[in-house]
Amino acid sequence: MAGDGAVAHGGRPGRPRKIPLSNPERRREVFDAVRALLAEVGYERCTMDLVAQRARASKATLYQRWPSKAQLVVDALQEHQPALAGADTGSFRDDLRHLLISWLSGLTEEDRGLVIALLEGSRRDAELARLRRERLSRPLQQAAETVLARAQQRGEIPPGVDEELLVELPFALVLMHVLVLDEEPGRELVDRIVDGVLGPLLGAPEPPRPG
Amino acid sequence: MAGDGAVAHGGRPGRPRKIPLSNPERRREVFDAVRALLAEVGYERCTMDLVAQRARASKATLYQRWPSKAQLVVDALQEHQPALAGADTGSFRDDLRHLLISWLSGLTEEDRGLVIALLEGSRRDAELARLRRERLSRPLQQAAETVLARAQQRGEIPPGVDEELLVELPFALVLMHVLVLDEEPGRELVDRIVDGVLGPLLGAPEPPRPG
Amino acid sequence: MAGDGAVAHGGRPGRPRKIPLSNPERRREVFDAVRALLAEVGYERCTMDLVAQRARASKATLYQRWPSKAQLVVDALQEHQPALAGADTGSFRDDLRHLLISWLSGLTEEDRGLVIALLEGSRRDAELARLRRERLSRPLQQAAETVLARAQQRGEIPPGVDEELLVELPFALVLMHVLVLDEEPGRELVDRIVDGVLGPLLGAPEPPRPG
Amino acid sequence: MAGDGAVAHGGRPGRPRKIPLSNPERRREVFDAVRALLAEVGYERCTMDLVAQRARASKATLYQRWPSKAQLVVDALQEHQPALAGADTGSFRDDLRHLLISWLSGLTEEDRGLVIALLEGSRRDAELARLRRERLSRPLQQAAETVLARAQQRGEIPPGVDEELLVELPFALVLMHVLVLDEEPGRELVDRIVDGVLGPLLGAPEPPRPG
DNA sequence: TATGAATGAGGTTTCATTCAT
DNA sequence: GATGAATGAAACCTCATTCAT
Repeated sequence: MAGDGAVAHGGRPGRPRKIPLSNPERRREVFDAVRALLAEVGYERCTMDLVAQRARASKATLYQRWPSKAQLVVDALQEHQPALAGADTGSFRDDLRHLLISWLSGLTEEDRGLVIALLEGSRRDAELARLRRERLSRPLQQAAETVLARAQQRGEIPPGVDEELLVELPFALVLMHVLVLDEEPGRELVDRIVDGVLGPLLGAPEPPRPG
Repeated sequence: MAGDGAVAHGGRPGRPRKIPLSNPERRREVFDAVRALLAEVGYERCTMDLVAQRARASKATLYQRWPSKAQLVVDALQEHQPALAGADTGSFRDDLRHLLISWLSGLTEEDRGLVIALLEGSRRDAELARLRRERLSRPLQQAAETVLARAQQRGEIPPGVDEELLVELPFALVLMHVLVLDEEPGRELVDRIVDGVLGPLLGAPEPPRPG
Repeated sequence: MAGDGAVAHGGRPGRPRKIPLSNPERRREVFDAVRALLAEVGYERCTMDLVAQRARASKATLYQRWPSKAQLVVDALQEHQPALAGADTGSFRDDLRHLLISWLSGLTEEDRGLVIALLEGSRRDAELARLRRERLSRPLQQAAETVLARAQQRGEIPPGVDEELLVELPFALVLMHVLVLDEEPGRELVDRIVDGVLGPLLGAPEPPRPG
Repeated sequence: MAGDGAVAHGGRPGRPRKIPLSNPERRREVFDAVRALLAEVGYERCTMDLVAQRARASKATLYQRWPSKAQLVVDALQEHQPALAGADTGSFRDDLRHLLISWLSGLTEEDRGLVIALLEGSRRDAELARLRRERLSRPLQQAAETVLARAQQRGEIPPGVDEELLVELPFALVLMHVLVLDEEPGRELVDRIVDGVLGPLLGAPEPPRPG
C-alpha cells in the first residue's frame, strides 16, 4: 500500500534507431506515409498512430518534430507540390491539353482521396484551409495566367468569352468527374474536354496551322 | 446542470407523451438535425450524441430506428431531395440559367458543408457513396437529359460539341467555385457562366430570335 | 485499398452492468475509490484509469457523469465531509481534546495523503482550491467558533491570549506532525498538546472541578 | 520556427563553447531552474524538458550528471539551505521572534509552492522524503534546540510545558497560515504568535523584569 | 562532454454502440 | 417504443529516459 514508489517508466526507450527526422529523405518517408493515409482513409481516420506505424517512427518522435497533427499534415502536403507543365506548344488548346495531362499525371488515385481529405480537414483546421487555397487554387491560377497570357498574345481568345472561367473550365470538369462521378480521369477525358468544349469555344474546330 | 433533457410538451398534466419516431413529422425533425450537423461540423464530428441532443431524442431511440450512424445519415439525406426546376424557356441558355439558379437556391450555405460531408463520409460508407451518386449525379444527369433534349430538338447544339460535357460544365464550374475557391455562389456567377461560356460555345452571343 | 469500409468499432460495449451511477450507493463506491487513490498516490498519479479500475467502472462511464477529472475529485471530496464532534464537556480543554480526537479519527492514514493531494491539486485547479478552503479551513473555523464561544462564556480564556490562534494552535500542531514530520497522529499527541500546551496557556494546570 | 535552441555566447567566432556541468556556477543555474519550476508548477509538472529548456541545457546532459529526475530535484533543494538566524537576544520570546522572521524572509512566495512540491514528490520518492525531513525538520529542530537550551538556562520555561511542542508551535502556526489558509505570512503574524501565544504561555505578557 | 533525436508507456477524453427499464 | 446508463476501442498528446554523435 505504502511502499510503492520508484517504479519509474519501465521499458527501455531511447534508441535513436534509423535515420533521424532531420534527414530530408527520412522526413519524406513520413510525408509519404501521411499522404498515403490521408488519401486512403481521410483526415480524421489518418491517425498519428497509423502515421507512426507506417513511417516506422514513434508517435513521440513525430510530435517532437511537429506540434500537432494538423501541422504535420500541412507540411506533408506542402512538400508535395506537383509541378505543372506550362510548356508553350504554340496553341492555347495544346497548351491546356498538356497542362491538364501533366496535372492528371500528378493527380494519382492517391491524390483523389487527398483532395477530399483536404476539403474535410479544412473545416476543422484553419491552417489546413489556408494551405489548401495555396495548394489547389494557386497552381491553378498561376497556370491559368501563364497559358492565358500566351493565348491572348496569339489572339486566340474570342471576344465575349469570360477568360477566367475559360481556364478554370477544364479543371472544373476534371474535378467533377473525379470527385463527384468517381471516375478515374485519363487522356480520354482530357481530349473530350479540349476537343469537345474548348475547341468549339475558341471558334475553330482545329486551330489553323498555316503552312 | 443535471436536469436538462426533458422537453416541454404542452401544459397538460399526465405523463410525458413523446411523439414516436414512427411519426413522419418526428422523423423529419431528426433528419433536420442530422443535416444541420452534417453541414456544420462534417461527417465525423456529427456524433450520435449531438444528433440525439439536437433532435431531443435519446441515442438508443435512434438506434432502434436506424442500425447505424451511416444509415441514419443516408436516410436523412435521401429525404432532402431538392427539386430542380426544368421549365422550358425556349432557349438552351435560359433553360440552363434557370436550372442553375434553382440549383443554387437549394444549395444553401448549409448544403455546402453537406457536400463535403457527403464526399468525406463516402470514403467510409459504400451506402453513402451510392446515395451521393444519386443525390449529386442523378439530378444533374436528369436535368441534363431534359434540357439537352430540348436543345437538340431546337437545333441549338453546334456540331463538334461534346454534349455531355456541355451540360456538366456549368455545374462543374459552380462546384469548383463553391468547394475549392470557397466562394458563395450567386446569380453573378451564373450569368458569367451562361453568357461568358455557354453563349460563345453555342455559337451566338444571343440566340437569334427571328419574328 | 478501396474496399475497406464498414469496420465499425469492434467489440461489444453497451451492457449497463451493475448498479448505475445514478444510485447514491454506487456513486459512493466511485468516490471511495477516488479518495483512496488520492490518498495513496496523490492527485497526478490518481489516474482515471486507476479510478475506473478500482471502482469497477469504465472510464467512459465516469466521463459521462463528470466532465473532467478535476470535477470528479472535487465531488468525491465534497461528499466526504467529516463531522467534527463539538460536544460540550464543560471545559475548554476537554472540548478541544474531544474535538481533536474526533478530527483525528476522521483523519485516517488515507486522509493524510489526501491533504497533500488537495494542496497539490489546488495549484492546478481553482475549483479544488475552493474546496480545499471549505474542507480544511471551514470545519476548523466553525469548530473554533463553537468551542471558543463556550470557553469565553465560561471565562476560561485569560486576557492577552490571541483567541484565534489559540484554537488554530492544536490543529496546526497536529498537521505539522502529520504532514511534515510524517508521524501517525494519535491520542498521545493530543494529550501532549492539550496538557502540555493548552493547559499552561489557560493558566490552570487542571481546570478546577468543584464538587 | 526551427533554428532555436542555440544560445548566444559572446560574439567570438569559433565553436559554441558551453560551460560544462562540472562547473559549480553552471550547476547552480540548473538548480535555480529546477527550484523555480518546482515552485511554479509542482513536482509532476516540473518536467525534464522544462528544466532543460530553462537551464539552456539538453536533457541528455542533465541525465549525464543526475541519474533521475528525483535525484536532480533532491540536489537542487539541498543546495538551497536557508540560514536560520539564531542570535541570542536575551529572551526566549525575542529569540523566537527573530528566528521566525528570518525563516519567513527565506520563505518566499516561490518557496511556498516549493514546500507543497516537496510534500507531493515525497510520496513517490523516498529519497525526496528523506531530504525533506532534513530540509524542513532539521533546521527547525536545530533552531529549536539552540533557542530552547538558552531559554532553559535562563529559567524561562515554566514547568508542565511540553518543550518540544513549545518550539514547534510557532512554525506550525506559520505553516498552517501559509499552506492551508493561503495567507502570505508577515511580521504581523509573527507578532501575534509571539505576543498572543508564546507570551501567555511563558507566564507573563511581558516577562516582568523587576528592577 | 554536450547534445539532437528517438521511444515505450501511459494520460485524458471521445465515440459508436448496446442492455435493462 | 423511448430512454438512461454503460462500455470497449481508440485518438491525440506528454514524459522520463536512452543512444549515437
